[in-house]
Amino acid sequence: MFEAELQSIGNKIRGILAEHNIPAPEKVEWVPLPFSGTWGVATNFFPVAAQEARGGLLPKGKRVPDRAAEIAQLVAEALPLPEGFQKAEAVRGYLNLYFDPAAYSLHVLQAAAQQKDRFGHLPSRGERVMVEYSQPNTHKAFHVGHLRNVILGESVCRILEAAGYDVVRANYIGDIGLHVIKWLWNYINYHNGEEPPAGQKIRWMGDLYAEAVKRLDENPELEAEVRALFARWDARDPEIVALWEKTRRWSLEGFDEVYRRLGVHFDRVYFESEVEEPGKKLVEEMIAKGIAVDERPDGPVVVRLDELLGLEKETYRSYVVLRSDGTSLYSTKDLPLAILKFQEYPDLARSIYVVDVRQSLYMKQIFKTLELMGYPWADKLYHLAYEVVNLPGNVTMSSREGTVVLLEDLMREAKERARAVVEEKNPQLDEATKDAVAEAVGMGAIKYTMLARENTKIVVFDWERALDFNGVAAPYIQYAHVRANSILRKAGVFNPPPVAPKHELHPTEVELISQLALLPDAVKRAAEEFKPLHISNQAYQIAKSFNDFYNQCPVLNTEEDVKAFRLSLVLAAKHALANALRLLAITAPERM
RNA sequence: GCCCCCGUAGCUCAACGGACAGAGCGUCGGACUUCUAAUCCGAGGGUUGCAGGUUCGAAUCCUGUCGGGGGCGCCA
Repeated sequence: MFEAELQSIGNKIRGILAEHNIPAPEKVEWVPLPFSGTWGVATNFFPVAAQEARGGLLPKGKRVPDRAAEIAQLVAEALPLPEGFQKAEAVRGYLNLYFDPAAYSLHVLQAAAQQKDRFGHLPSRGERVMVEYSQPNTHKAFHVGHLRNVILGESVCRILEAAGYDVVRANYIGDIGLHVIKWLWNYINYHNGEEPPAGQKIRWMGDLYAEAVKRLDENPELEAEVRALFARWDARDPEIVALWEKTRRWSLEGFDEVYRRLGVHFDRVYFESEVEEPGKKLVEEMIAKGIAVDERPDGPVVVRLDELLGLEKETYRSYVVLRSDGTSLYSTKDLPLAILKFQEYPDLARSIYVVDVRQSLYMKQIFKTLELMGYPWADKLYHLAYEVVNLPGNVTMSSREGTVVLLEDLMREAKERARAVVEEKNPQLDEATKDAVAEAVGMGAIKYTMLARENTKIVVFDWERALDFNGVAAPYIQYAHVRANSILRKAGVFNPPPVAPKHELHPTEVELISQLALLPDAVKRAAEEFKPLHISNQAYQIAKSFNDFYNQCPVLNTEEDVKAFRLSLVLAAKHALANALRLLAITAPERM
């Protein structure tokens, strides 16, 4: 808001400072006024005063804060009040500029009315980025730990789009590897011919995997059978390949259901199986180039990064790119995948990997290796790390151990609880609407708890907390949206035109408008830092302001002029709430 | 041994180096003949783990330290 005006005012301030032989800053920085119930922008003169002090320009005994207050006072008096502002005042070293309420509120309301479902968004940047996320393994469970990845990745994609990027959503599915071979071994020997029960695909696949691990743990001598099976896979034994294709499809169908329910889709789905052979070829090249060292048959193929870089201190260490028996590893496939991405999308400004923080070293190793191999885009790779989801008592969710909360169980429970609340709060809704509301509220609550938290903080999964619909949570924001919608519906106008207020604004109106105006900043920061947290915070602030406004300012039952203004304010709030929720991949219901 | 993350109210978490460190939950007390009370208002709650440093100014940056978690050659 008012970017150009603020820059012009900044220049005037620099002029005033120069006239008084006060060192002027390169650029005058503005922040929103921190006082609620009023609005405007502020800058301070502490750096200027400190600069004077360093230059020995301050009279002896004069302290920096006092001098800053003096300068602020001087500027406040000398500055001609620009168009669109109501007053300027100097307070303890700060210069506060208050927006003219009528002009400013009209400005915000017009922006919302014009931009609608793009309100809060930023102009196009003409840059393409890829975000790889989800990365589920077939033949394994899909649990709440994986949910954080999907939700975070999807939200980051939406935020980047809102910030003006062209986003390619990529998934990378682990459809081959030791875990798959173990599963197949268990299936062939103990479950041959069985099929997953309808609607239970993921659970059944996960159970069989946990069972396979248990069997092998109890009878380590059976590992030989698994290795033999891996060899048959490597030789592309048709029987094994056919079984792999069939069982893999069960998992993929299960994933599709999950993604549909989460509102997630992908533009490009990569499979580990499609980069396995290219990976093995690449390893041969790396050996030929001297990047990888072949210790076979007594050892694996390794990349000794610290050695290659001449680093004394342990930094990148070394990692294995191919097993001693020639079978592939995760790393065997990640290298060609990165290359393939840039072959398919040569114009990527960034290739982002949403991968949990425990793989930070591994990610650095992959990125560094690609740099050493001379790929010019290696510096565009970025690891977006997030912390894990644990169970109470610091228990890691593990498909191997079977210590997981399955996503389907969480979603079912969330919806059931939400459904019970709908029945209680709004029994007159029809069945279809109740169901839709339960879905939106239940899923929203789950997503919000995952997103309204620093990426670097561990989430401890707790049923009660994950499904708490009160306080700072998605339903609070959804409810504000519903209230806004309800007012517009009752008024019978869905696109009230923006108007300037003719009345003295109520403090809650002022606060709401201020919060609406902060949405673009939140989008900008969230995109720069890959942090949906900034959006969830702002969404909550807007909802809170709206609820305050709702409680204190009648809209329908008031004078015509006031009503016209408030209706357009309600519409702006509705757009802002819906847009913020959309960036979190949370549905904004029309009623609940 | 080397590296990364976390430490803020009883609990879960916010806070762009900037004005008085804020929310929710929980506790106690209030507000529905008025647009949906899944809401709102009030009270109470803090040596931002600790010690130094940088800065006009530090929860935020730096160093050290304590506590918790994680990673470090054939899992992904």
